[in-house]
Amino acid sequence: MDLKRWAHIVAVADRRSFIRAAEQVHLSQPALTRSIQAAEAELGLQLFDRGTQDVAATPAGEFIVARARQLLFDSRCLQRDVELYRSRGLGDTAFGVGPFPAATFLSPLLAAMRREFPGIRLRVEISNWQLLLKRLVEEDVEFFVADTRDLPADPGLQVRALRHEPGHFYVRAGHPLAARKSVTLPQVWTHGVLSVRLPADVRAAVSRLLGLASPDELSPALECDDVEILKKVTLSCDSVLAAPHAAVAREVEAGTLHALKVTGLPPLSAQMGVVTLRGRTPSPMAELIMGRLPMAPGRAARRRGA
Amino acid sequence: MDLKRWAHIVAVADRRSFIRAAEQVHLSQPALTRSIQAAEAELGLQLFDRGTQDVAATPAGEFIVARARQLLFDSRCLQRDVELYRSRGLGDTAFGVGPFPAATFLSPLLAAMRREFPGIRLRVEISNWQLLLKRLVEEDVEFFVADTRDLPADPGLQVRALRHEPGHFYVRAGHPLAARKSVTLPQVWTHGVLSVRLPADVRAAVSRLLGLASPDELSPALECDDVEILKKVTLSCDSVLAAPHAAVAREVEAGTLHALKVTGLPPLSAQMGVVTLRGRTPSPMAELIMGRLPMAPGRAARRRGA
DNA sequence: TAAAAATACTCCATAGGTATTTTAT
DNA sequence: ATAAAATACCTATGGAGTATTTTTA
Repeated sequence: MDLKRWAHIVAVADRRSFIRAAEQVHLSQPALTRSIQAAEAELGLQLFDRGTQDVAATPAGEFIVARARQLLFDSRCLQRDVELYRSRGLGDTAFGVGPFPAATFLSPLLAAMRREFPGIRLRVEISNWQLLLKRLVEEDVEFFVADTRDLPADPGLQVRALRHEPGHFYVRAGHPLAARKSVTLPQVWTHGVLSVRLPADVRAAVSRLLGLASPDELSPALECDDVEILKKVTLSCDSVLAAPHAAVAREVEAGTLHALKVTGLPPLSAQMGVVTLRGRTPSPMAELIMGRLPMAPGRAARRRGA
Repeated sequence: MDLKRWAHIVAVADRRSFIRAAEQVHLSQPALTRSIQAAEAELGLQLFDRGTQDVAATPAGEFIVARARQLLFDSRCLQRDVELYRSRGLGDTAFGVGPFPAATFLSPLLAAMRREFPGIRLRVEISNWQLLLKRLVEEDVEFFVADTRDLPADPGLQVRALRHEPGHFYVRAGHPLAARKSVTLPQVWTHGVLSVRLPADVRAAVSRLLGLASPDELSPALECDDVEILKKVTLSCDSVLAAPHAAVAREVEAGTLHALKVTGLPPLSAQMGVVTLRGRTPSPMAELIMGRLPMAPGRAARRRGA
């Protein structure tokens, strides 16, 4: 008994006529008659008593029609849910973001999602890339966005680079270094640097410039995965904040934070990327979110080919 | 999307392999592959990511599999309910009985039903045939059992006669008439007769024997549709109970009621019958119950022919 | 006699099988 | 190189149509 059969039975019960039921289910009367006969044979029960002027369900028919109607309703709900899911009106999507993405594009992105797709449920995990990677391979998140420079080169991972986020050192307004045209890196470092966990190549470059024997000797004064906290600390003491510009754009605009011009330092930048498991098809919602991230120019997502 | 398709999807999700899923659903691997491809095309969603060593559901696949699994479960429940209904393990059945049937075979019948078919629900309406007939044509009961001699000859009704129940007049032990070898009908009548509503032909015969001008002059001292009540009244006063033997067999056996031998009275009997709407197929449970009623010899139910 | 359900027959779309190729590890 | 999924190709069953007959009110 497939769903079509059950629908035929319900139609006959509703219309109390094979001819009218047949047109309801877009069938000829003989085809419907045969379908009902087949159903009765398969179920081993007579479902309808046929009169010339009226077709009435037997008690067995009533019993079955009530339940079949529920099943058909559930089936329509499933079809509808699929349609909603496809058009991003329904479903759960989980992804991860590193501290910098969280501080920059996350809140406007989430606000837009809530506005456009109120039916979907989002779960966002904010953490460092090591933990996010673990969450990804456990398939607890569909993708994550983080600085990808330290990410191990795993063929099971697919990394799509996002736009570079230029970074600088920032101090509060009125800071001793704020008035200087330019400062040196050791000057910066003596005030104590605040940052999220730095990528290895940045640590190497900075430690070389500071004349240190090994990058391990380089320690920020405060490492914290929450950029908002780092900003607040920077605003209320003389520490120096290392951050991508996008994370502090508002404060710089408002004049509460000042970018330092550091002599002899190559341009710093955060290298964000979207990390997914290779070969895994994303949900429509994840696809949409990833498509709204600020992609690096010239890079496009590759899809599974035929 | 029919149920088979959904089952294919769930099988692939469960077995994580087209080959293993194919054998689970009794299909060749290519057939299953095509079925899944058709489903993906119809739904407009990729449901599985195929690797050589593993097949994994996409987020869309997970979303759909969870719901499809529920639908398939509901479908199996429906199939199982039908099977139970057919084997009388499930379902509601309503029927009516008149006062005499209620007083005779009803309680052992119901007890047997409760023992043998604990899953079914029964509704029994005890009333006079006029009300039961109304309930029947309104299809609130599937059939009823009552004295059918006064039933109008309606071609829409089908009446199957049950065994005749011989009737007598009964008095309590120690009643003035109890010791007599035989009594006359007027003697009986002067003590006052208790009965359920009498069939017209019985009323006519008795009134003729009493020498009355019309049957309308014949009034039992007490008409009541509950035989148990009539019995209790008979046991505690000098009234005479008119009843079929089966309704008072226990009291006669115990010696608390005595049958009167009335001279010049032809044998009285209750003519019970099963009444159904002609052409209506009974439920399996109703069929079983009707089959257990004490049928008149040589009478068998006719079924709808081809 | 008329209206509706059942039957007779014909057809074809699709689901399924076997053999083979492609793909990915 | 191997194991699994995809494709190609063929077959047959069952679902659906038209024309007709049977039934019953």
